[in-house]
Amino acid sequence: MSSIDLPHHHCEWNPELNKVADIDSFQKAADIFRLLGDGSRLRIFWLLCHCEECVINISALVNMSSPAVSHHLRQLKISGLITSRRDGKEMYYKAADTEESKVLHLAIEKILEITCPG
Amino acid sequence: MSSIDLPHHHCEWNPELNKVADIDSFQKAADIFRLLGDGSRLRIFWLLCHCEECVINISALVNMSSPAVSHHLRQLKISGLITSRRDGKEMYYKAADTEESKVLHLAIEKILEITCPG
DNA sequence: TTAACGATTAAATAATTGTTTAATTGTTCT
DNA sequence: AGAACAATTAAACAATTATTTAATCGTTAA
Repeated sequence: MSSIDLPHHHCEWNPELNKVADIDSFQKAADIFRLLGDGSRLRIFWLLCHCEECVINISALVNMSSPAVSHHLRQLKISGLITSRRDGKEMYYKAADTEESKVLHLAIEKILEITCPG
Repeated sequence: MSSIDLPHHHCEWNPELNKVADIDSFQKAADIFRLLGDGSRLRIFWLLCHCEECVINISALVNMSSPAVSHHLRQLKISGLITSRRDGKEMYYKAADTEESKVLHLAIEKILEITCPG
């Protein structure tokens, strides 16, 4: 990785920071955070970090239509943040048991505490 | 906070989860995560977690126009994630020294490691 | 094999958002 | 004061995205 040439020079440049040029890596990370950037989807994911629920119940809990919820679940599923299983007529969703999912859950809890104390 | 009535009953309901109905709290948190949901803005914030830089340098580093960078900086500033100071003609930006900012920085580093190992 | 229920898909709409271009503001130096 | 540089703002455009409505698919039970 070659060093970046800057118009101005205020301080010594840390070569570690050259990875800011690695657009793809940051885009992948941004795609994950984008999922949490919608209030409805954040509530759904947070909920599924705490329990396994079927679509109808999720819809009732977040007060949204089934198609809307399904749409959000699809995105969370594709990204690997949640998993699903069928039991009879119902599809049950829950947070995936992955590092990624845990990191985000922790971050959500902390941000909720900071921005909405009490 | 009253309990939520669910269409289906698969398991005992944890009353802690009733706060999923608190739309405002989650919206505030989502507004924070939304800022990290754009690749350009994520790179800018990550950069400012590691160093203090002026707009021209930030523009050069993320390979974007000054107005575009300024636009992103504004959003990050309004949300309290970054701070700025003027020194002569230049405006210097860096990550704010807050819990919120640190939590997000940590989450970013972890997600980057998980999604882009090596 | 229907009828009923749960879930998903598709098309359409509405709203949000990122980027560009051009103009403007603020600061420094001659 | 004027010129040069840094940064922001405004308007316009392009692109993405969330939600709704209606239709479809899958499963279960009568």
